[in-house]
Amino acid sequence: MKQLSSRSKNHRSTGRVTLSDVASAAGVSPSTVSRALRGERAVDPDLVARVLAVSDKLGYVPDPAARALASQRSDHVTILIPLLSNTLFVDLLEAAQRTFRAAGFQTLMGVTHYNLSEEEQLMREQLHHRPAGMLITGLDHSQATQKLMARSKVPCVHLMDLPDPSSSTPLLQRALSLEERSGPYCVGFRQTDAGEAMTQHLLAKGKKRIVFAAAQLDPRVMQRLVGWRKALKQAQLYDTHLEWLNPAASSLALGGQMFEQILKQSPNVDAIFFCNDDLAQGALLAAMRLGVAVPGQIAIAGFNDLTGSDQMWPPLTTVRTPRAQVGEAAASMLLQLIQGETPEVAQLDLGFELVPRLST
Amino acid sequence: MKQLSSRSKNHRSTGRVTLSDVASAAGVSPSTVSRALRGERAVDPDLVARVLAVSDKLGYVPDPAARALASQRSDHVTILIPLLSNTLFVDLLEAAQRTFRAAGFQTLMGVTHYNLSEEEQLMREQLHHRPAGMLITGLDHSQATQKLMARSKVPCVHLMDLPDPSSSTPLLQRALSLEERSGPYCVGFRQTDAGEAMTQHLLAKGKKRIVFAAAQLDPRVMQRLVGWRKALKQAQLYDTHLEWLNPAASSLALGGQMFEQILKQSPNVDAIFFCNDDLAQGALLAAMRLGVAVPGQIAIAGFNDLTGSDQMWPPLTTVRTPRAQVGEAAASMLLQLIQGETPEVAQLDLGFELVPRLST
DNA sequence: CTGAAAGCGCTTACAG
DNA sequence: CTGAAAGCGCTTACAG
Repeated sequence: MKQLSSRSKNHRSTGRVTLSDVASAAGVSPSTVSRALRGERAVDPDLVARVLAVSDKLGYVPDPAARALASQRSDHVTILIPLLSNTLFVDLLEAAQRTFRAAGFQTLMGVTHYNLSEEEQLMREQLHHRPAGMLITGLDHSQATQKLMARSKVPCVHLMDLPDPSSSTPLLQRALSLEERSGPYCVGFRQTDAGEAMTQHLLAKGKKRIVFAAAQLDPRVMQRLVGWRKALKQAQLYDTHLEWLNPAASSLALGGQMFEQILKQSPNVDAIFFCNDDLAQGALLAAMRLGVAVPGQIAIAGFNDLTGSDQMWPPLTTVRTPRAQVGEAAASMLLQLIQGETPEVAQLDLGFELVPRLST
Repeated sequence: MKQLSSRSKNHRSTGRVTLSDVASAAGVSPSTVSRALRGERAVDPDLVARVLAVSDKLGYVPDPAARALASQRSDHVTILIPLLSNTLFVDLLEAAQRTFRAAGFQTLMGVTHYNLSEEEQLMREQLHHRPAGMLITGLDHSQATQKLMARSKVPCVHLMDLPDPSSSTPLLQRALSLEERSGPYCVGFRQTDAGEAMTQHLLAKGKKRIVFAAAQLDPRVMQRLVGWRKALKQAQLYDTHLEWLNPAASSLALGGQMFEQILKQSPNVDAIFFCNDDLAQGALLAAMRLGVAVPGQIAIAGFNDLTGSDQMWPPLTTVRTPRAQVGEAAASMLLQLIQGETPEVAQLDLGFELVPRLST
């Protein structure tokens, strides 16, 4: 039995199997072990094999802290989401986390509560940890946050939103990175188009007084509002009083309340497009309680196709959004950026799907 | 202007403000800065003040990797949960994460999918990162996982379950830690009692044929089953055919299916106690679809008081479980253990609350 | 392709 | 109470 590296003189031995242990057991230098283990080329294949075998036998596990300190790059990645109480973001988190883990990265999560200064604070904290990369929800951030991101040089991909196509800078200077040429990296879909599509669906069903009922009012909700306005104006059916915007947090209970209020104040409304399924589900349950016929008296539509929407009675018409795919694709894109590769496109549009069910 | 530490000779300068920068600017040694910043006593208060001021002015931020490497203790903590698709665990995660962040710890999350070997693998991965502590769902783990935990000496608190009181070792040897004396640290409530309490409620409502309908069948679900059995046997109303155990994942849709099946096969059932609210909500929606009167023809009860249960029609009778409190209390207990303190009790019972609503 | 050496930015015995 | 020095376990120019 070969003795492990003699560290008897050290006054702070940790008992851990180290790189040097592997090196001496394999009869090569630590540098070579380091290179072999990380799959750096320019190492003799035979040596690589030997090192791998020895490392395996000794049960060597690299110390992430030491690696991070020496290389100035960590093996963790941060994801910033607004809330954990909206399953939308949990799905995003789940998919991203799975993708990162498969690539050997640890996921750190931050919850911003839709608060730009909380987001800024989280960004600051996270940056101190030198994440290898960053996923962040939306394109709306404080000046300071954006400055922090830019200065840190940490690659970043935005989730669930795409920049307005009209505002893209058309100048194609070379020597600019893809991001500089075509704007921030992001994976999402066109919220405005989705809002418009649902409204067109309701119009096609012959609805004339279509309310847009929203809560939370984050930038993506407001884009759906824009799509709804566009469709209604085009149909000459737009009316300010059809906008019900409530800044409170979105929930089933709030959906029920809004439904009752809308019915009371505007009895001639024949459809409500809720900006999120939880509101719409709450409305459906309230309709049941109140004995209001859906879609007979009033049609109800939602957004996101969350859990349970297909189980409601009547089943909820909604827009299915590709949350898991966004999480996975964004994580993959970030992984590319971390490895110094250039993604095919800076903005990835994953689309959406109108799901007509019985509630409209 | 005093020059920052002359690192011109270094061949790998990172531009970061380091401890030495603060030290030379404050005119003390790095050791002193280190001690002052960490609030170690045995540092002159005046010096502490000076160091703090200088550190602040230079915008010094300690490098977590360097700190972890030198001290062999990281500033992150791991939480292992079965799923992200059950809001129960999301609530747990949210509360724990918030508590840890307030104490300056980063939360790393692992999803086991109710799979003991996945859990083991995650445990292995996480331990390589030397977490300061660990939160883990339940008390059921593979032998290997338990061995890993024990050997690692990483403090650990279990969530949502408590050991069987009868099996506690009564021998009170001194020189044993609290954990050794009274079993693993955990924060939860008595699942068996909760199952029994709900069954008693249904019995009190005059129900005679009370089904226990469950999915997922994790250990905590099985404990609720035990409580249900106990109550029924005591009332001389127990019958094997009243047990509907489905190993599939819990969901609204499955609840609807189970409800239909139960009605078809056992039309004389007068109550169903579902092991989780998502199943019960699905059953309520199915009842509505099928025109079955609840609770007139059949009573329906759930468990956990998840989002939406109070919004259903009829509102769902359920057991409110203290998930957020469990997450927070467990995190606090773990924080104590990390600081080398001994918690008041090793097993913290946070109780539960029966919430009777109109569905029973 | 390989190795010796320096360095990453901290903490912590040890000595005073 | 304070400091000089060694060390944590890696990576990476640099030289060969």
